[in-house]
Amino acid sequence: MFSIGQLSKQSDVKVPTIRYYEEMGLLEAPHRTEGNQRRYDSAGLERLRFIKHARDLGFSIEAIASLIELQTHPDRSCEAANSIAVAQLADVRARIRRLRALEQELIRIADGCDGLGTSADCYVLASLADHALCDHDHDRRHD
Amino acid sequence: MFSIGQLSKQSDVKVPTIRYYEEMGLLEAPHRTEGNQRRYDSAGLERLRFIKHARDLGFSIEAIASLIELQTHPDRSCEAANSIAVAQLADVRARIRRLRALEQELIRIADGCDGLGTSADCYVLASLADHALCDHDHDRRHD
DNA sequence: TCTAAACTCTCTAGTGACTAGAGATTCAAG
DNA sequence: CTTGAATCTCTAGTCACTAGAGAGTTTAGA
Repeated sequence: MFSIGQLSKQSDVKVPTIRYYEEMGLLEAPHRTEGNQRRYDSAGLERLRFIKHARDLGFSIEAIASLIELQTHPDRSCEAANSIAVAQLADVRARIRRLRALEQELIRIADGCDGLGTSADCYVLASLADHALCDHDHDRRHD
Repeated sequence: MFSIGQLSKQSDVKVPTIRYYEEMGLLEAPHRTEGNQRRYDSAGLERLRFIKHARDLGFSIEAIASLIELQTHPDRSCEAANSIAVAQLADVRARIRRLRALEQELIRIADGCDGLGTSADCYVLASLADHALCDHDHDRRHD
C-alpha cells in the first residue's frame, strides 16, 4: 500500500497531478484510510505509469481516457487504439513540419542581425514589421 | 481611421484578440468615438501586424513586449532584439529535437499494431504500459 | 505515550493566449 | 428614423497542470 507521496516518487508524477488525474477520471479513486488519506495498490501504480508514459508521448488526457477504456476491455478490437496512435503520430509530424518552417525563418532573421547596431536599423525588428521580408507564410498552431 | 472590425480584417487578428493585446499592453489604447468605440490609425495597424508576425513565429507575448520596447527606442542597441531572436531559435530547435524523438517512438508503437487484433494483445497498449519497451527516455515539455 | 515533523486533505486561484457568450449600447445604410 | 450589424464590458471556459492556504493525519523518535 502506497501513500500518494510514495506513488508520486515511484511514478515521477507530482502529487497534485495525481489528484488531478483522479478528478479527470483517468485514475480510479483509491481506498482511503480512516483519516481520509489515499492508499494505492500496485494496480494503481501501473495505471499511473501508463498515463505518465502516454502523456510523455504527447497524448491528450482525452486520448488517454479512450486508451484506458480499451485497456479495461481486453476482448475489444484494438482498432481504436491503433488509430489514436496513428493520429498522434500525424499530429507530431505536422508540428515538426511547422516548426521547421519557423526554424528557417528565424535563422534568416537572427542571421541578419549581429546585435551590434542600433534598433533603428535592426534586421530582427525590420523583419517582424514587414512581412514582405519573409520567404513564405507561416501559420500559428505549432504547439 | 479603422474600427476594430476593419483592423481585424486588415491584420487577420480576431477582434477579441486585439482587445486582449491592448489589455496586455502590446497595443496602445486607441482613440475612442463619442460612443466609446475604438478607432485606429495606420500606426495601430502596423503595430498589430508586427505583433501578429511575431506571434506566428512563436514569440511569447512577453518577448514581443520587449521587442516593442526596443522598437520605440531607435537609438538603443539591438543586442537585446538579437538575443531574443536567438533564444527563440534555440527554443524551436529544442522542440524539434524532442518531437523527433517522439516521432520515432510513435512510429515504433503504431507499426507494432495493425489494429486487427484485440486490445488484450495490442502493442500500442502494451508499449504504453511497459516503459521498458521504449528505446529511450522521453521528456515532457514538447509544446 | 507524547510530541514534532512530515505528510495529506480540500478548496480556490493562477498560468498563457486566447475564445465564447451575455446583455447593453452605438454606428451606418437605406 | 429605423433596422441590423458592429461594438462595448464583463465573466467564464479552454488545457494540463501548479501554487498556496489552512486544517487535519500519520509516523518516527524520545
